Amino acid sequence: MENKLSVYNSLSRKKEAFEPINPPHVGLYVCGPTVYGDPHLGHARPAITFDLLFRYLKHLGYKVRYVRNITDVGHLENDADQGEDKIAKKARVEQLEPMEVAQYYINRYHDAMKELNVLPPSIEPHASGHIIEQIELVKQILDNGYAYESNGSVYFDVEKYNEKHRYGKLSGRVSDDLLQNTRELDGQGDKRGPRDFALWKKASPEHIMRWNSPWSAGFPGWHLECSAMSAKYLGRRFDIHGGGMDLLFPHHECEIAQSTAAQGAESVNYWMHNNMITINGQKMGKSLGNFITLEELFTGTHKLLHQAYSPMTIRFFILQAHYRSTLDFSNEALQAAEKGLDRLMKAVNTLSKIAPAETSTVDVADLETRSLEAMSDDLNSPIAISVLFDWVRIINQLYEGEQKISAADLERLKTAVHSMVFDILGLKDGASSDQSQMLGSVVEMVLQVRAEAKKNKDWATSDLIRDRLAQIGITVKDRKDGSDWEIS
RNA sequence: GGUCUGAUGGCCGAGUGGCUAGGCAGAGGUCUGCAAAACCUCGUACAGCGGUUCGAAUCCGCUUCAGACCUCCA
Repeated sequence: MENKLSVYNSLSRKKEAFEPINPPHVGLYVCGPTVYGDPHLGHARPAITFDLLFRYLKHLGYKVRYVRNITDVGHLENDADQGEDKIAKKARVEQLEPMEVAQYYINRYHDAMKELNVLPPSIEPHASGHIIEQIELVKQILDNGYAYESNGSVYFDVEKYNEKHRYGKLSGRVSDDLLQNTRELDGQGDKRGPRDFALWKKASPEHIMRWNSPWSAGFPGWHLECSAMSAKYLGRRFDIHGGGMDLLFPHHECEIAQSTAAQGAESVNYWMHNNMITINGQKMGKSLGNFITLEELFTGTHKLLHQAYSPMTIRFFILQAHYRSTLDFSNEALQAAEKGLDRLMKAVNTLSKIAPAETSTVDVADLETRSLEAMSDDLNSPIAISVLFDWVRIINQLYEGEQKISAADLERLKTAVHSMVFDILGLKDGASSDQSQMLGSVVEMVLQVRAEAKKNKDWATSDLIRDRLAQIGITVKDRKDGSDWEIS
């Protein structure tokens, strides 16, 4: 079965058939977090989106090298010369070593990603560990005449670049417009053109994160790290570059310019961008102060939250919307996601209780075909999930005996469901430990006693057992023969 | 101001020239000692106004509204 993946390429603004440069290998680079604050709901979106892509590419049989960087240096507060590195600023405020701050938030980020069942990337390079590569890249750009040194800093020469190339091709911006609309910022005196951006910045005396370079003791510009590290680990040309839509301009635009200036050709075949999560219709972001950290979501400790939401609820909530649409946060929407996920997971568990029949009245191929087609259509996880819900109904019908399935088809169904739910969508079930298995045995035993009572029409005992189990959080559901139970 | 998106039933959210998206909530029913769950049935939505078309929520134009980017942001 040929199931060709197509992806929306931000560069061409349309869906394109995905053709890797060197199959079966795929190089994937995604802009990771700047580690100066707790990870919030906004960070979850690209992490989960590109985790989905990573998982699906692997499902299709590709060997993926997934590189997601950590920005622990070089990210300026603003583009003016006075800009102070975000990590350094936080470090001064908290009286810590910059690397101590970075490490703390890296750990926090990793913890949250693990909760969300986001697979670790193949390589997670730190900007601070690739200063040499970044200096080399600046040298190349200088050698090629697309940058100039000015008072210890090095700037990219956009005007020069535009003679042969087009700065703005990704974001669709016309250079003249940019020029007219660039605000007059203080301290731009070192730059020749207002659109020029920093490749290397000379450190001011109080700037504590600094490295020696041919030009000054300083630090690399923000856009440089991704160009340098993607080239190092994925080569001069690679398949997919991802990130949030807000990075499209200027960050990714500058990346294209840098790579093109350094090597004569751009480096990325497919640019993919996830949309934003909004809150009351507005982007959730650090600068707006309306963000909710992942820890607050998991624990319910934020004034906007009516309750705690599990990491899997968050993941499912995000997967229920297409990655290129904005997704609006609300308690109602998250509660709906929580209940929907619960229903899906119950059906997955029900799968193991279905007794096979001689023949099938259901067609498992429908699930396989439709869900995979949806995923191949630019990662349409909402459609894939809607197909799963069609099958939730069928699974329940099978369990109720209203439909029949052969042993072979049942195995195939289990494989298909597990593959989609666990491997591709990356959802996971809460309980599978030894302890929970032991609990299961105990509950089964108690329910046997209750079954005896029911047989004797001893409703008092029967209901007592059910009520007491309910008190400790176990719901009993009677069936024609026997009972089911679940932890509520 | 420039560039670009979007406006879908009570809520979230897919789709896209003619064929049920799905989830949550709601109503009725089946099953059951009762309950819960499950299953079945039900709402006939696509901002407004024009146009193209045999036919438009889907294409085109205009209007209104919202959002993103243009400054750090996922």
